[in-house]
Amino acid sequence: MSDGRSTSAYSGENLLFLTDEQLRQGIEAMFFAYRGFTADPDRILADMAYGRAHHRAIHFIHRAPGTTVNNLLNILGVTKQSLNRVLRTLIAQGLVISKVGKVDKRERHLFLTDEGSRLEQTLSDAQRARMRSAFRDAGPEAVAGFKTVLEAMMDTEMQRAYTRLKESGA
Amino acid sequence: MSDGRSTSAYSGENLLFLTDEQLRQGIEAMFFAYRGFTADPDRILADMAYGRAHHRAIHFIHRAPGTTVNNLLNILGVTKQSLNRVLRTLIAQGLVISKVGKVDKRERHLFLTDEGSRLEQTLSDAQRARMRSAFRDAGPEAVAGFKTVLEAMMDTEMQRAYTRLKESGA
DNA sequence: TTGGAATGTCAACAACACTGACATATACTG
DNA sequence: CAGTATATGTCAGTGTTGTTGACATTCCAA
Repeated sequence: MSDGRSTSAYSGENLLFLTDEQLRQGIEAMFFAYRGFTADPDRILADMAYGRAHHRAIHFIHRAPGTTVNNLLNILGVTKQSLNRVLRTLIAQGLVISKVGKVDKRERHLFLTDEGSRLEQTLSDAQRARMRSAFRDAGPEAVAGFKTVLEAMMDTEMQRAYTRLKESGA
Repeated sequence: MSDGRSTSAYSGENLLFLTDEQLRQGIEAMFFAYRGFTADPDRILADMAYGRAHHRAIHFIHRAPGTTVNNLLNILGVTKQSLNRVLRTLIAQGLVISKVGKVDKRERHLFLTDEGSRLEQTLSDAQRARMRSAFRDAGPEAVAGFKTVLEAMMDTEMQRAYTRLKESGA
């Protein structure tokens, strides 16, 4: 399982990219890169009364306007209590509005207000700028590989959520 | 900056991989993948009195035995108070030992005990298993691209830290 | 009408980060 | 040697984000 050449039993092709050392590099790359990934929006949010959890909620409401609380819950993978605390402040501050469902009145459909959209733009722009710079430096083939590996790293349910979002996009 | 085809001004080559939609996919892929990335060790740690912060400290002490507190501080990017809280419990529980520096007696050099190494193994095995599976599914070219993009996404200081660790490895 | 699903709320708590202030030991520098 | 800087540790307070558990409300469906 962790003998430095754990997969050399697989014969034939060159599997040196699966050595424990290579995997460890991947692990550390994820750690350091995720820090960079969140750094810019975090800096912006630090001055406000919001945090990363607010950013995530805003992002996915922007991505799927009219989404229900339950749907958002599944995507974000937190408890309803945790999400509710975030939504409550966003609604109170006028960044998000919650509309009672027409078909099913138990459901609440979430939308960004104009102000909410503005904040979403600001945060997304910062995050996209870094992503764009990284993508451009790395090139299209690297980007394709990047997405392939990330997708394979997700839990199956999250893979489905990701694919659904991807296909709903442009 | 966010007009859906923000980079189409770059002439010549095909830059469709830099559209806002592609960047958004990258952002969401990072979000979902990072959840998967931490899920397995988190599950193991949940039963113990430790959390993700302990995992990170243990990982980097294992990776660079004898590292100083200050060095670890820079790698982890947290305050000394935050790290100290973690180290205190790890030392108290006998997973980590702290040795006064021989050259500079102000410094403390950190090492894993046998028990600390065992926990590190358990956590690493879980995380590596997922990474290995993702790498294998994606293939060597995708893995190379994955690392290239992640490296480009890091802050410059973290890039240096990452490279230093990478080169100190096998 | 009863059961269950979706939602919201309250309370308590834990992990993990932060700031600010201060203490101690050691090392360097003029 | 005196003064300053560095490395580490600690205490106290605070904020964000997550958790469980309990309970109420609303509404759909059998």
